[in-house]
Amino acid sequence: MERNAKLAGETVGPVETDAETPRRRSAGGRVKSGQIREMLEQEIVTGERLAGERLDEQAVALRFGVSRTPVREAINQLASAGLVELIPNRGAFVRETGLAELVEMFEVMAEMEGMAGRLAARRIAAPARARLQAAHLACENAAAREAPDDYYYENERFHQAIYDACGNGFLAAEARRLHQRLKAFRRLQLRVPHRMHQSLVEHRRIVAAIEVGDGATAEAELKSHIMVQGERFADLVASLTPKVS
Amino acid sequence: MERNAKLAGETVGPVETDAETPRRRSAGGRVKSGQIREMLEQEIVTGERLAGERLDEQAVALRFGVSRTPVREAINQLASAGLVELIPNRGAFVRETGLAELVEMFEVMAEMEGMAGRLAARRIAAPARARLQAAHLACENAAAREAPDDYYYENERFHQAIYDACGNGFLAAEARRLHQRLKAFRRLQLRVPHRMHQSLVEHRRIVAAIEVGDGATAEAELKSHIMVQGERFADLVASLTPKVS
DNA sequence: GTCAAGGAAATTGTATACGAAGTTGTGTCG
DNA sequence: CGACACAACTTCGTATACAATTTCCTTGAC
Repeated sequence: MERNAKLAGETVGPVETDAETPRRRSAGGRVKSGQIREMLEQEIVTGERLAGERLDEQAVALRFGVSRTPVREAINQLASAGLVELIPNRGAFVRETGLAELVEMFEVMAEMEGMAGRLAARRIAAPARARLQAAHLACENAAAREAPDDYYYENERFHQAIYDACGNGFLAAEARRLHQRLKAFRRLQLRVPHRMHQSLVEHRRIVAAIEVGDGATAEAELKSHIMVQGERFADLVASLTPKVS
Repeated sequence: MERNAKLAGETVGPVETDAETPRRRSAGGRVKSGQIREMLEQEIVTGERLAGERLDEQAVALRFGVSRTPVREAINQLASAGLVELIPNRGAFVRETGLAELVEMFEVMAEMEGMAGRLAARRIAAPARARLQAAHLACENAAAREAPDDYYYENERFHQAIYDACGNGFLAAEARRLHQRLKAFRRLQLRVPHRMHQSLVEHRRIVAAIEVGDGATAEAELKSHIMVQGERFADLVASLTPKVS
């Protein structure tokens, strides 16, 4: 675990610890509220918790071996993230993130990524450009090694680099938020065949457009890049769950 | 709970929090956590709470006559809304929404509104079209009456109508979130002269573009409409606060 | 037999208490 | 005189207890 986050510097963005948590509940260390949130989030997005199900606070608290207080905090965070609906004096109910809403979220994500790319093409500075090139090179290497897991990780860094390069800290933060929320769903997408190489081709076009300062092309390429992901994911979900509400 | 319309009459300044009589549990209504969040939010955006100031939980709890628990919930919500920064085992510090960040937020807002307009021009259905026309007519009437307060309120409804018409519920929710966050700042803008009539002219162009299904024009007009607001606001703030951090 | 009213059970929301982690001040040693 | 260490205070994070509100079941009346 991270010893401390010394918050060096004035970067205002929340430091998201997106560690792939090995789920160790009641194994020595005490679970923290963040871990509870993450586990509940996983259970919801994987469909382990059915839509409309009520999240009983003390039941969850009992399961994790903690009191109701951290469970409440975790549920509140899930509510503000939009994964559960909070009805006063009634309880927390898991919201079904149906296929339609997922497509909507990808549509918005595409717009924001496109905006970030457009701005980055105009505003990118030398350090950010170096980071973007480095991240892209890492993607190339991962693809050459036929390592989808590595590519997944480096792809994250690639998009983060674009967010950083756009020169709009608020946009970068919002894009990270949405990215984080879609991440759980996108994880299912790893198994789509040939997606990695196709993604890499799109990355090359994006980098090229940013390099020459062509904002319009960067925007269009990034929009398409994200929307394709959304469509692929929609196909995957539709094939997995034949019954759709 | 959104019933109370506190947006109409008041100017920005007076938020009677320090003069708040400590109405303890015997007198009238108990303050709820949502109210605490709202009051703290007001204090922060009005600048009553200086940037970097620490929000002491038990001090706030004492002021509102409640315990630390609802205060914690309120602060957590503010943190997820981005108004305060939460440092583990250190406390909650109010984040300064400096002029630069406000411009960034308006830039994102413009993009989202433009997207909503573009989608609305293609997807708008009859009921939403009727609501949009009604909201626009109300704006026209308010402007004809030279009633800026009424125009402010009807303008809210106008933009809400566009969000509703875009056919993307997630985008509508996100746009509302941003709109809500910028609302407090936008209120300062009422006193800018001639802004109301200029805004109305832009509204007419937006409605016309949506009516004929011209998504590109609707997007461009809405982007410009919001960015102008952001620039006007930046001018206003810059003129009010000559010293910039 | 059905509907309504009232009470009991359950659950959320809030209050208070306690442990943990951090910061600061002071004392001592180099 | 300066630096390091220890202790005490402060404050967050969590646990437990209580109050308020809702829901469901039972009972009584029509």
